[in-house]
Amino acid sequence: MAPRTTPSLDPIACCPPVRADVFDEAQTVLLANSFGALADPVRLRLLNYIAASGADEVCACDLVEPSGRSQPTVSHHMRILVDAGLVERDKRGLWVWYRLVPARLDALRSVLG
Amino acid sequence: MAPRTTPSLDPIACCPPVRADVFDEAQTVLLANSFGALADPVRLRLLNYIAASGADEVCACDLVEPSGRSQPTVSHHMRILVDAGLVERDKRGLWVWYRLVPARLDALRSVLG
DNA sequence: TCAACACATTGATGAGTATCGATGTAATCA
DNA sequence: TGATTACATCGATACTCATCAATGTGTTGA
Repeated sequence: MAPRTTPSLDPIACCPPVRADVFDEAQTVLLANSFGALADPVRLRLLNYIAASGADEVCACDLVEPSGRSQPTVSHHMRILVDAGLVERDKRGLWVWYRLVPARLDALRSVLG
Repeated sequence: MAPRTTPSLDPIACCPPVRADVFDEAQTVLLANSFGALADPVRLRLLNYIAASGADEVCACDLVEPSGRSQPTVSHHMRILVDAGLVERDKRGLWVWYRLVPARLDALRSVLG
């Protein structure tokens, strides 16, 4: 199985704006993957829920009910967000805590600029 | 078949930043669809190619070869970009011309802010 | 009216993905 | 050690999607 790491290319430094520069192939695939992580309503809701919580971190146990999906499905989606580098995962004791990676969101933002 | 129109919700006015406000269901689905249009390397390349061309418009006939895909596949991807509101389509004579919709890119950008 | 052209649509196929029940794993506590 | 808890993984299913050859559509020009 694929290791649960962020992509080997630096997702923050990799990509110039789509409207200005010419992408190389690696940049394009990496970016498509990143936007793919945002291309699901459940994942957008999860991101939005963490961001709007006001807290720096949100427990995984608090994501299942508002998402309206099963616990395995939420786990699946959070993994995709973590793999895309949009969210960080921190296990402490029995619980897993997630927090946004603002730099990654900023990087995607700048690609559209 | 679904009509080839932009979504009924105004994609520009619809969505507050993901990191600040709480999305409603319609916003979430619309945004996921928009990011989905960006979640393919071929479509990112097509967008990037139009933007980097320096011209305001690009002929569909000039998109097939650099994309490395067949003409029907390019037509398929351009349709997805048009449906997402990221690109406008203008048929003049035998040729079809595409141009970016900067306001739509800006809107998606602001969602990540 | 007809031939040629540019692009769209169809139809089929293979790959990817969202989903959940069942089960596995690891941490905590008694 | 054993029970409990929180989360991940597995396995299966249904669905979406990227792709292209073949064909359709509409426009131009002869």
